[in-house]
Amino acid sequence: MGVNTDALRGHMDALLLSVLEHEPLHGYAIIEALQARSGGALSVPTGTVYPALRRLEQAGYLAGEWATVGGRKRRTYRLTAAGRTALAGERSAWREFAGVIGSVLEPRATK
Amino acid sequence: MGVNTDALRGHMDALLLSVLEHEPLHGYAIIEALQARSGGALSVPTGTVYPALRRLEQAGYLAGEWATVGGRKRRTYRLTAAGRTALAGERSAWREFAGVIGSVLEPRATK
DNA sequence: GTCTACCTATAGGCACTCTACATGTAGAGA
DNA sequence: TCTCTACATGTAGAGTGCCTATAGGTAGAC
Repeated sequence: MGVNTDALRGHMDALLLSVLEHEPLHGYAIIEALQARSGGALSVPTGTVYPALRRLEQAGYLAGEWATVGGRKRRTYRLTAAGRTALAGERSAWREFAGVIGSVLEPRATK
Repeated sequence: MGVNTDALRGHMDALLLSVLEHEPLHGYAIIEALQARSGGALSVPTGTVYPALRRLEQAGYLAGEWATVGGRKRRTYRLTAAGRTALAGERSAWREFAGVIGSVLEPRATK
């Protein structure tokens, strides 16, 4: 149980954008959301998430904003318009990717 | 059209083992087989395949043997018993991986 | 006063794929 | 004969991006 997160290389952006689709979240909450949505299989370390969020922000896909809640500082991210477009692209890229790998790994018996 | 092969990171072993499941092949033929099985979407460069084959051989999953066909030298690889076990593991790992990513990217509307 | 949960962040390492290059045979066609 | 394409293997060096480990800090419970 638990996905080898090294295999996530190249798909992390899709996951992060996806989890922010319907509501802005801060980094810590994003990690929890990923874990919840995956049924506990995804434990993405903070050292992966925080740099990735900054990268996506610099790319213009996310907008971050500092907030203080209960004395704790949070950086909350929301999807930009460009981020929504990117998410759509990531989704279709994932579908193609999964189809291709699947067709190689488990080819139809029709040979 | 055509998968970004950089996203293959971590899945290449599965692809190579899978394509060798039913018949031994040499490197060049493996590349062609991958392309054929994927409907042309996968163009894996030689600089990726040859080192990967050696890595898998060293890991004990493949056994390589030199042959000369029509004056050309080929190194033909076949799956070992350990390779078959590894392939089974790669397959189930892929299914879990695809399921997890899918569940995050396109969660059921039941919320 | 210590422990756990909450929260963000950087440094350095490392695995794996990429691009580009290097080398060579065989056969078709001009 | 020369050249081009397909066949065939391989290395060097770069780059990406995820990892582990470490760091720092607040709030609340016990």
